[in-house]
Amino acid sequence: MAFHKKEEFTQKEQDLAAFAKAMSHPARISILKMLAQRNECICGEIVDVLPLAQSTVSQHLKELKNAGLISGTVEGPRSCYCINWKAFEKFNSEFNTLFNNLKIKNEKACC
Amino acid sequence: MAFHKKEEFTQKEQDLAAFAKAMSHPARISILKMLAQRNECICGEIVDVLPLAQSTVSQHLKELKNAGLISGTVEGPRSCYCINWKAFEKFNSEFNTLFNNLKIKNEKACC
DNA sequence: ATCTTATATCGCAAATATACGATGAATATG
DNA sequence: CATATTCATCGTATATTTGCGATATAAGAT
Repeated sequence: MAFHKKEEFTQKEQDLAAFAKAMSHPARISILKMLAQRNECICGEIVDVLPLAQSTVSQHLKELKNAGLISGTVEGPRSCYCINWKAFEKFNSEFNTLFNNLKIKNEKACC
Repeated sequence: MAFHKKEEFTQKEQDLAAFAKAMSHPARISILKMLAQRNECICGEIVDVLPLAQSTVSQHLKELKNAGLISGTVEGPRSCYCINWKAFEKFNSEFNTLFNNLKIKNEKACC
């Protein structure tokens, strides 16, 4: 009974939360950073850089892919990933709508 | 052995991840939205709006406070919360540095 | 002083996340 | 064909998160 009440919130709230969740681990931030910098797709170089086992990195990549933040294709025996910029655009616009627009009006804090 | 390897990443990566984590639940997004819209501090109105028990809401508020996204003060028997805009500014600038600046250069996707 | 109201905290149960090693699948390379 | 390489997935252990009810706390009202 009564766990996982996420579906009781609006779709936008859930989407924003899902995006944030995908970024809620330093390893995944680090992966995104690498992909953003190199543009060209990368595979197991990520494993070499991160202080994590290969299987763990693979799991993080899967989560990012499921959340839609990256896309990946198989290239023979290796896998190639890159950032899905559209998802970042969407997040940015929703984030700004929610917070940054309001910020301008309500700069004065109360507590 | 070998859980919680978060401290092996850079401080910026950890900070960004911590901010994202604070926003990684629709209830907390919803709370932040309310606080952003009303500017003026709010207390247990949040409990009335959210589909969650009072103790659960209190816990979410505590997490947001610990992450530095909101600040709260006790006002007699009630508590008053509001958004910490500075934290959002910091997140926004780090997020943009990491992703949006690079986006302009590397619009062409590879996979 | 007692009662009410508003909120925080504690203790618990269930779900989810994090991490690893082992194994599997698929393609190269010898 | 046998073997190595690259990566995904499975199984498992532990940690963390989410949620609730019960209880504690603290100020205001009666």
